[in-house]
Amino acid sequence: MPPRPARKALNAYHHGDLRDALVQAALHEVELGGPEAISISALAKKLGVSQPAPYKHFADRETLLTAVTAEAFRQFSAMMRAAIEKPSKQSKLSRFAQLTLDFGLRRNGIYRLMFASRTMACAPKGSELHSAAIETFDLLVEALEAPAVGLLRERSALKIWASLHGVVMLAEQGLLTGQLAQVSREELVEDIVEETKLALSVAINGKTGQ
Amino acid sequence: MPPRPARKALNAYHHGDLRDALVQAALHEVELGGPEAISISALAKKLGVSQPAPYKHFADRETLLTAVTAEAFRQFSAMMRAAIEKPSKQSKLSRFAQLTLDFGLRRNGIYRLMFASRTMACAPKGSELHSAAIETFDLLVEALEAPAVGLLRERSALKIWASLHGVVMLAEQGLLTGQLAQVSREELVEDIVEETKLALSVAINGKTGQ
DNA sequence: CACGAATGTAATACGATATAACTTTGCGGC
DNA sequence: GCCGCAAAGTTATATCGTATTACATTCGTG
Repeated sequence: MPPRPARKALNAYHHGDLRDALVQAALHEVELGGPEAISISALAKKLGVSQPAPYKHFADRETLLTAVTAEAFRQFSAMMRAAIEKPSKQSKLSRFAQLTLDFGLRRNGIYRLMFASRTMACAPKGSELHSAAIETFDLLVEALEAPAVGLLRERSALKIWASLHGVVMLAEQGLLTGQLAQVSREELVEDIVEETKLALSVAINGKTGQ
Repeated sequence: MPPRPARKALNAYHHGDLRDALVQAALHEVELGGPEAISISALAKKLGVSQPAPYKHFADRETLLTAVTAEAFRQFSAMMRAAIEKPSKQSKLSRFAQLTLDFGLRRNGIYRLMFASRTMACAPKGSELHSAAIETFDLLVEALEAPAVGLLRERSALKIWASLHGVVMLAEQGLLTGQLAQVSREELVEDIVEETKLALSVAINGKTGQ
């Protein structure tokens, strides 16, 4: 899909690029208040257009949410791609994992939109949204740099993504209590990364050790 | 907190136990459509009371959601408690894990309310809701039957819960694609359980093997 | 430069949240 | 027993967000 030409404001009557402005403004709202914080009329007011104007670009609130979610995935993917391609002494997997945790906590509203909303659960296979999500998963598989292929590799990726996902949620909900509260999130993530590598190594070699 | 006496319908004017009826009806709605499906006025209509009647029991929609979430945690805990106490040839951990996955997929709306909603993220420490969630986590720690104590045990519990959580979410969102689609969810869960045991055993003994 | 498509506006219907003012009933003290 | 207050309902109403309809303006292309 070729990106829409970013037309500039044409005059007082036409906004010029309302569609994109809506998505960006909505993303900003979601970051603070989560998916339920999006209000069509509030966005219209903020952008200085009439209340029904957004409906020229999105059939309803749901459709806007879908577009916002897809954009969130694109931004997330771009960030991850940059992170794993930049040379570093950390492993690609570590960087991916730490960045995911960081993103999940700092921009939790957006994270919830991407990984815990009904919007995603309803996205049909093959949709723009579903594809964007799959692409993100592929990035993780790539970051794994696993000495395995096929199912084994995908299983490892699944497990690490699932774990990261869970840590983000549990941390956000204040469920890291007891002695866990003493451990830094970074350490927990490294723990998960190491555990994944260990399990993979055992699965391949049948015993512990690199 | 002593459970409210379940007063019966007193007459035509007073419902008798509207508060509890609201929570139960709301739980039913959430099961189908997720947290956003709850509508005060729709619930009132369904229960045959006037639209503002619910506000005698809950200050606002948010407060109702909180109560519903707490009730969901209580039901979840009760289910888990029953499952891990019943003798079985499966390990307690396996039963806990499989039941969690099952619950997360079958009753996904409620699951999202419990583990992925803003309601939880906003629950202050020490609140009824937060306590109910902690209690559920404690059940998992108990189900672990780990030959470890303290931090190590809590870390294992965290990792397995996080993983389960992630699998539920990813599965629900149709992100188990590629070769992963061929693997049964039950198998993925067993995989996670085994991996957790392995890591724990390595952490304790410094090498592989039960 | 004319005309259709795209994109905006104003007016309006509708449904949900929430509050205010009033009514009915339960119940505890006398 | 009954009096009075608190609990739990009611109707009426304000406000807000979504969404549609009909109309206005501008873009861009033949």
